[in-house]
Formats: sequence, C-alpha cells, structure tokens
Amino acid sequence: MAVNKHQQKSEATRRKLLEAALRIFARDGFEAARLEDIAKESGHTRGAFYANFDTKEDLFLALLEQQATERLEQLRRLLEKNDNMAARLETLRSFYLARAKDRQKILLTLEFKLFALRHPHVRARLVGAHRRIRASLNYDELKKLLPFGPGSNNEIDKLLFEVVLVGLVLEHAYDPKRISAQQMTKTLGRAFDWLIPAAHVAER
Amino acid sequence: MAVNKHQQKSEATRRKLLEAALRIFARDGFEAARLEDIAKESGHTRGAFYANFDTKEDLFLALLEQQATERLEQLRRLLEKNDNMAARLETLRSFYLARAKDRQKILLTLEFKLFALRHPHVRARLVGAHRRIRASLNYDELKKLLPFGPGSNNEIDKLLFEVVLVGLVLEHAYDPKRISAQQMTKTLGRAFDWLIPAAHVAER
Amino acid sequence: MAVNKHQQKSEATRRKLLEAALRIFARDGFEAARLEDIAKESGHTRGAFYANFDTKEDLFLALLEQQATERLEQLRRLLEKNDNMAARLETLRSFYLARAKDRQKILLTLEFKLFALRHPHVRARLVGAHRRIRASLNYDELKKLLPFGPGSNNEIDKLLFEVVLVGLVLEHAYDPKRISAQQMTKTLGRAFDWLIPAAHVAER
Amino acid sequence: MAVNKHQQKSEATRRKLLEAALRIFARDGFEAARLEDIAKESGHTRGAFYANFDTKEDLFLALLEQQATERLEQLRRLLEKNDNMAARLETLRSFYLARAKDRQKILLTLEFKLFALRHPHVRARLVGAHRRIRASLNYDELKKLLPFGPGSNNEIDKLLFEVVLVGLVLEHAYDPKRISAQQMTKTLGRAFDWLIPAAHVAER
DNA sequence: CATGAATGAGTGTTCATTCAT
DNA sequence: GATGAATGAACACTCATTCAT
Repeated sequence: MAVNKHQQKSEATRRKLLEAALRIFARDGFEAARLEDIAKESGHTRGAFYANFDTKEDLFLALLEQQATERLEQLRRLLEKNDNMAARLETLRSFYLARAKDRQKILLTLEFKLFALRHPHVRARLVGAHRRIRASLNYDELKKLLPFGPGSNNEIDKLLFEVVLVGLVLEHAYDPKRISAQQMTKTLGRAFDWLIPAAHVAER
Repeated sequence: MAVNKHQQKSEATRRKLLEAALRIFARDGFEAARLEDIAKESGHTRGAFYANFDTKEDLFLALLEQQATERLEQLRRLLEKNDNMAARLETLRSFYLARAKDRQKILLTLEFKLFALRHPHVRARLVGAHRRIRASLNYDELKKLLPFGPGSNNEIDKLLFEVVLVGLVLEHAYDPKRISAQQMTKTLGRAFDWLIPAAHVAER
Repeated sequence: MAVNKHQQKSEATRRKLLEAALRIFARDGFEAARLEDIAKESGHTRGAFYANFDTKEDLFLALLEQQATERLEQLRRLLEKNDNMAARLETLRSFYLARAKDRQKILLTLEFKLFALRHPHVRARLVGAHRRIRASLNYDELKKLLPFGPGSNNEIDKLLFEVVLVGLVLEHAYDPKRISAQQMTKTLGRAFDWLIPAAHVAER
Repeated sequence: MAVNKHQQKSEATRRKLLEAALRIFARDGFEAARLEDIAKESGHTRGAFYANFDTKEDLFLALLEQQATERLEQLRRLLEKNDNMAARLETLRSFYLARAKDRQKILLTLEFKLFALRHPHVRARLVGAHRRIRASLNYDELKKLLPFGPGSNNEIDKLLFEVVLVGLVLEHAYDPKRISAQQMTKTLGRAFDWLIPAAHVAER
C-alpha cells in the first residue's frame, strides 16, 4: 500500500509541473505559453512534461480540474467550521474578497473559459471534469450550507459574483490607476452585499 | 482622379481587413488568429494586409481604436437626440443592454485587455490611442450629458457596467444553459438599475 | 531627330536608377539589395523601375555594362592624350591607383563576378555585353596604345592588377587597421611596378 | 554513458551541418543559401539545425571560426615538421599553392569578408573569434617559425598573398578560359616568389 | 521516469513582380 | 512613363511532439 519512492518522485514532478503551468499560463495565456517555459519553471525538462501529460491541452485541463477542486475543497473546509448561516455567509464574503488577491488564478479561470469557448471539442471533457469534481467533493452537501437553492436567480447571482470578481481583477491588473487594490476590495464588498439579500446577512 | 481611385480602393481594402479581423480575432483570439485567415476572410491576400498594416499587432491596435471610436460616436449620437437627463439615461440603458447582442465586439474588448496586460510595450500605444479618441470625440462634452462626475465612485461604477457586461456575455457564450440570452438581458438591467441611483432615473 | 521631352525624362529616370543601383548594390550586395531601396534612392518608385527594366537581374546587368563601358571610355580618353608609351604607362598607373578610391565600383565588380559565377544562365548575357562593349569602344585600338600583346602572360598580369586592386580595396573596407588607405595606394604601386617590366617604364 | 551517446550524436550532427554549410554557402552565398538546402545536404531537417545553432548567421560564424582554426592548425602541423627556415618556407609555398585547389573554402573566405563588411554588428564577434583562435593555437609561436616580423611590410605582404589567391581562384571559377588551373598555380608561385625576399628562400 | 536531440508542420514577414489607374 | 496597391511565392524561425537513450 505504501507509496514507493518512484511514485512519490513522479507525483512531486507532476505537482511541480502544475504549479509552473499555473504561473506560465496565467502570465502568457494558453496559446503563447511555451511548454519549454513551463518545464524550465518547474525545474524539469520537456521530457518530464511528456512523462506526465499527453499534450499541452491535457496539462491545461488537469490544471483547471486541480484549481476547481482545490477552491471548492478550501471553501467547504472553511464553511464547515461555522454552525450558523450568518457566520457562513460572512465566511463566504471573506473568501470571495480574498480571492481578488490571487491574480494568477483569477486570470487562469478567464483563460479556461476563453479556451473552452473556442475549442468546442474540449467542452465534453470539461463537463466530465466538473461532474467528477462535484461528485468527489459532495458539492450538493456544500450547497446546503448556503442559502442558494437551485431555484430563484441564485445561480445567476453566483455567476455575477464570479463575473465581477474576474472583471475587476483583470481591470486592476490592466490599469491599477483606474481601480486600485483597495477600491477593488471595496467594490467586491458592495457587489456581494447587493447580491446577498440583507435579510440573510442578519447581524452585519 | 487617379489618386482618388487608388485611395478609395485602398480605403475599402483596409475596411474589409478590419471587418475580417474583428471576426477572426473574436473567434480565435489574438495569438491563434492566422493572418492567412484574416486575409481570406477579407477577400484579399496576406500581401494586401501588409500593404495596409505593419504587423499583426498593428492591425489589432487599429481595430481597437476603430471599435472604441465607433462605440463612443454612436453613443454620443444617440444621447444628443435627448434633451433631458431621464431620457438620456434611458437611452444609455438601452444602449448598454443592446451591446450584449454583439458578442464579437464584446469578446474583442476582452482580448484587447488581456493583450495589453501581457504586452507592456503596447500600453504606451494604447494610452496614445485613447487620448486621441477622447480628443477627437469631445469626450468631455459627452460626459456632461450624463450624471457621471469625475468625483464619487461613478468611474468605478462605469467599470462595473463594463465588467458585468463582458463577463455575462462570455459566460453566455461559454454555456448558454447556465445563462440564456433573456436572463442575460434581464441581469444587465438589474445591474444597471443597481448602479444608477434611483433618483436619477426618475419616472421609471 | 531631336529627342523629345518624354524621352529625355525617361532617360533621366533611367540614369538616376542606375546611379541609385550602384550605391545600393555596392552597399548591400545583389541578393540583399531591395528594389524598394533602389527606387527610393533614385527619387522614384518601384513603378519607375519596372518602366525601365524588366527584372532586378536586368538592372544589375545594365549596371555592369554601363560601368564597364564608362571605365574603358574614360581610360581611352586619358590614354589618347599621351603620344608616347612612357607617358601612357604613367597615365595607366595613375588611373589604376586612383581606382582604389572608388570603393563602390570596386565592390560592385566583385559582386558582378560572384553573381555570374553563381548564375550560369547569366554568363551568355555577360559575354554578349562584353563583346558589345569591346566593339563599341574599339578595344583593339585601345590595346595598341599599351605594351600588352595578346601573347606572353600580359593577360594574366592584367588579371593580377585587377585582383590585387579589388582584394586590397575589400580588405581596407573590411579592416582599415590592417591596411590603411595610404598603405593600399603604396601597395598598388608596388604591384604595378612589379608587373610592368621596368624596361617599359623607361624614364621612371 | 547515455549522455555520451547523446553528445556524440549531437556532435556528429553539428559536424555534418557545418560540412553542408560549407558547400551551400560557397555555392550560393550567404543571402541566397537556404537553410532548407543546408539541412537537406547534411542529411537532417531544419529542426536539427536549430537544435545546434541559433540563427543562419550563427552557423555562418561558426563555420568561419572552424575554417580559420582548421587552416591554422594544419599549417602549424606542417611547419613543425621542418627544422630550418628554408624548408619551412618551401612548406609554406606548397601550402599556399595547394589552397588554390579548394575553391569552396576560398570562396567562403570572400563571403565572410563581404558579410562582415556589410554587417557591422558582426565585427565584434569576428574580433572575438579571431582572438580565441589565435590564443588556442599559439599563433605567436607559429609566427616565430616564419620570417614574418610584426614590423616591415610583411603584414601587408601576407595580405597580398591572400588577396591574389582569392582573386585568382574567383577568376578561374568565373572564367576558366581566362586563367586555367595551371596558369593559376604558376601565377601564385610568381606572386609568392615576388613577395618573399629571395634571400630567405636561400637554396631555391 | 526523465533527458534532450531531432522532427516537421505551421506562421509571420519580406519582397520581386503585376496591374489597374 | 509612372504610381502604388495587391499578389503570392519564398523563407527564417518557432514549438508541440516524438523517440532513442
């Protein structure tokens, strides 16, 4: 059962490649990102890449899956620490605002979306990936922790959250003079409070 | 006369190239867009492209400038038809909602921003381009037609407009099941009404 | 019979193109020389070029012919001023040494030779050109003015003249520190005096 | 071991590319030489070229360095076999005359010079290359073997050697009727004997 | 598993040449 | 004759991918 040295080593290489890929894809975009750069950034060679992934696209999708999984896991961990809805909403709010600090990951989600939009053959894989993630993370359980039901326009609101977050982070990266980090955080808070009916955020 | 014919022809070619570029850049993104495709889409050859632009990047920036100019011109034309603030706001609202229908142009603005973000040497050109546009269109005059002053957080609000618009259009393009065209329009309206203080939109 | 305005204009254009071609071909070499640059240097456009020449190669050969003709004409004019062999040899010597100053033309002869060497289909044209030149200039008459007979190794000596001249000019252009202009002139004199049997240069 | 195999293979590829480059550059000149042709001639693909050199110019300069090194090495090896000056001069003479047979390499040196003359940014590299070569080959030691001091006009004489050699080879290649191989050899001998003071060539 | 040399298709760009004016 | 927009073939160089080690 014990994982042997070989497997450990391999797993470490894979992780380092994914970390490098996050940085390079976020920095250069999918098309402009060079496997060479990713390999170098990971401290390995292109050969190591091909030992762990089939194609550039494969790496990209593996990264998407990893990122989505990590984020959901992290959020669930945080939410489960709270035993009432108000606390959980506050946690969600903080989580949301804090995400703005991770420009790389935000830009990456944008890259993912553009990529999927432009490569229809990838959508099937994305659907599969999302299904896998939701299953493995008990997504439905997660949803019960928050006041978002499948009905109403809550799904749309979640989209708005995402859209505002990604948009502002992009804008701030593009022109920090137009919107500073502080203004960004403040604006995200405004958007959150607009979207979450006051009643739910009782105490605040 | 002869010169005019030449100029006319040239101008027509340039226009066709820009139209083609809009389609191809929006479809494939800057990096993946092939000059060959743009030329073919325009009904010309790559040579015609190089007679009108210096590089792929040049074409891209010319397109950016053209799009920004056209949009501002169009908006100003519409606003000047109204003689009171309420009517102008209603016009702005319609204009805003209607923009969601032009997926190509919306995706292109996203492409522009990502490109500038990743190519610092382009920013200077963009600043110059924007300055030129604002000057040629009497941008300051335009601003007087709407209740957006340089103070307050109106500038941030305009950003939010843009960000929500682009984000929702992208999302709808990516997964129409998550947000339909109708929902998108409705949501854009909600965002508009949230951001424009009720007082200003008097009668509605 | 009088040449009309049109023809004059045309002839002037052709001349300017040839002058420009001399500079550009000498500067860049045949392959790297751009018709665009030659046209600009001549104060015209590529269109003017194509009105006067068929191809780039054509211009090159026209230039070769012009240069060869001019040089022989000039030499003959100079020699005919002298009525004795010693004076003529001295004239030849000066002429030879002076040629070193015209780097452009020297480098061009090198370019001609390399071109002909590498483009066998051009040789026929070159032979024709040379025949034309010799005929038009009474080359045989010219030869009688100098102590070079068809026999002996005089033909080889003339080659050596040429070879030393071209070689030193090239070397001086390449690295003036290795051989200065003064050294070059002096060395050309040495070579001349070596090749022309002392007896012929009687008085000097 | 594995690494050695890699290195060996790599070295062999590089050598084959240089050999091919010698042929193609000599045949077509730098500008007209196509990487495709060089690759094919070497038995590899363009990719192999780019695995070994950065640019076409790089290959050209590597070739220059290799040729210069090889020639000096070869000459030194020959000279060191002789223990007196007269024998060494005879060796030098033979070496010089023999070089005329290698048209490719001679034409290449011409190509090098023209290239450097026309591409100032290359000179620094050439200077560096020559310094490296002289250092690695104990050039100063080599000079002691021959009666060429840094003073006198011996440096100029060496230049004349070179210039006559290159010039005659070019001329013979261009028009073998004007100067046959035999005449070329004879003329080179004449030039050598002219330039090397009789005193030095004692017995001959 | 990892290396890195080699492959080869792909693409931006150049430039001699053509042609409508 | 001269212009200059357009053509299209050519080519240097890039880079994802393969494969022998």
